[in-house]
Formats: sequence, structure tokens, C-alpha cells
Amino acid sequence: MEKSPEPFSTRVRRGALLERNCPSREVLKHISSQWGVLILIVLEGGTHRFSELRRKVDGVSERMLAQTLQWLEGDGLVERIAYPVVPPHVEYSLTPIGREAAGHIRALADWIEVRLPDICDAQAARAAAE
Amino acid sequence: MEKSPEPFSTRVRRGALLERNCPSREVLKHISSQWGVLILIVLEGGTHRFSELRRKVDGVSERMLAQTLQWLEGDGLVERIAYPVVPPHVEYSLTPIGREAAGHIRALADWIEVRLPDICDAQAARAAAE
DNA sequence: GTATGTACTTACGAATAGTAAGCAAGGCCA
DNA sequence: TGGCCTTGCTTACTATTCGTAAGTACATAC
Repeated sequence: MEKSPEPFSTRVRRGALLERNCPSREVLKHISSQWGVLILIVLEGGTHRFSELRRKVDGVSERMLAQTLQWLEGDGLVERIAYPVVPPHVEYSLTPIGREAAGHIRALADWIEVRLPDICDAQAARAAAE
Repeated sequence: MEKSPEPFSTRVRRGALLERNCPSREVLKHISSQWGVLILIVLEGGTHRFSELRRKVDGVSERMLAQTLQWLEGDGLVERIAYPVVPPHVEYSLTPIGREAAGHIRALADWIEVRLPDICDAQAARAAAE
């Protein structure tokens, strides 16, 4: 076994998430980002306008909502449709790939909500032990 | 409908991830953080020492590795065992809850690696369209 | 004609992450 | 006896990212 004779493009295509410069790192960063997760979860429930997302994703700023949507759109997970009217009307929805991603994210989110009591107990126990 | 008549503790226990002050937000932040994801994936492969993690999780700094491990330990996902020897010897492993979390994370990571070509294509198509 | 709503963008201060150096304490080599 | 090596952190400083607040364009409502 020699050290990787395979070209960069192959390594990249395989998607070695643990490697520093793998592009999958970027995609993961977008999907698993604080707001990316919540946006995907909300969009799994159907198409939403910008301001609807802003209201549902409690605490997100317009700045980060816009930026995160642009990331996800750039990765092909979210589709943006803008109607040329005034005031502006823009609709965001998941692409088929986005729906797959959202499914995984929601599974994790559901698990966290179910396990939250256990996790809080662990935190409390740790705090008490000190 | 008035503003939430239910007590804070109820809201909290239900684990409403979309709500601003839900503690599940913090847990999600730890698990889905840039390095949290990768650490969980590596630890799913078995117990590791600090320096082993540092080598496998390409690009992580000692600072962030230590901090993320402390988060995950605080949430009860990671167990830390320190042997009182010199030079120090510390082993990190997943707790049962941590193994559940890691399973979800790895499912997402595997999906990303499989779908990466599609995502790259989407990015390229978008770039070409401009 | 003032206020409101939409979907952003921009400027700026605050929080967070990355870089690099330091530290403890025992073993090894000379 | 004195350096230097090791590991698992912590600390100081810097760079990057993020949140807050304000601005924009135009139409409709009051």
C-alpha cells in the first residue's frame, strides 16, 4: 500500500469528510450550521416566504437568514423563487436533495428533543459532582 | 390566544427546538458544531486519546478540540478518563447516549459524502448560470 | 403624507474561532 | 546535573464570524 496514488479529484469525489480540504466540509458546515438546521426543518414543512421563516425560526436575524438561505441555495438544497412584484414576494422550498438532507437533520432534531431530559440530567449530575 | 400560559419548565421539557431559549438549542449547537460532528464520527470508531483525535480530525486546533470535548462531556455524550501518569494519558469514548447521537450524525455525514457529486454539480450549474 | 410591509444589504460592535506559545512533571541521555 | 522530550491541556493575541440596528425601494392603507 503506497500513499494515495489517486488524483485529487478522486479523493474529493469520494468525499473524505475527515480531510482538511474536502469540499464536503463546507457543505456540512452549511447544513449543520446553527440556522441551517432550523431552516431545513421548517422548510420540510412546506414552502415558506422569507418573513415566514424569520418568524418561525425564533431568534434568527435577517442577516443570517439571508446568508444561510444563500448557502443552501448554492448547494442546491433550497430553491428560491422571486416574483417581480412590490412589495417583494419570494418563496423558498426544498429541492429533492434538500428534502433528503432535511430528513436526516430532522431525525437528529427529534432525537435531541426526546433525549433532552436525559441530557439535562447528565448536565445536572455533572454540576452536582463538582 | 394569549401569550403562552404554560410554565417555562413545560416549554423546556417538550424541547421546542424552534424556540429561542430552548436548551435543546445549546445541545444541538454542540453536536452539530463544525468539530463536534467530526469528533463524534471518529469516536464512534472507538476510544481515542486526545492526540489521536487531533491527528484524525484533520485541521482541528488543540484549543477547539479541548473545548468541544468539554461541551460533549458536559452533555453526557462523551466520557473522559484520565490516568494520573506523566506524561498525561487521557482517553475519550462515547457514552450510550453519545453513541445514539453519533449514529444520526454519521448517517448525515454518509449521505453528504454520497451526494457530494450532485451537490458539486448543482454548485457548478449555478456558477455557470451567472 | 405618514405609516406599514417585504426582502434584502450594509456598517459596526460583540462574540467566537484560529494561532502560537506556555506549563507541569517525570523519564531519557550525556 | 542539566537539558530536552512527552502529553494534555490553558492562555494571550489576532482574525473571522455573528448579531444589532439602520437603510433601501416601492406600493398600499390610513
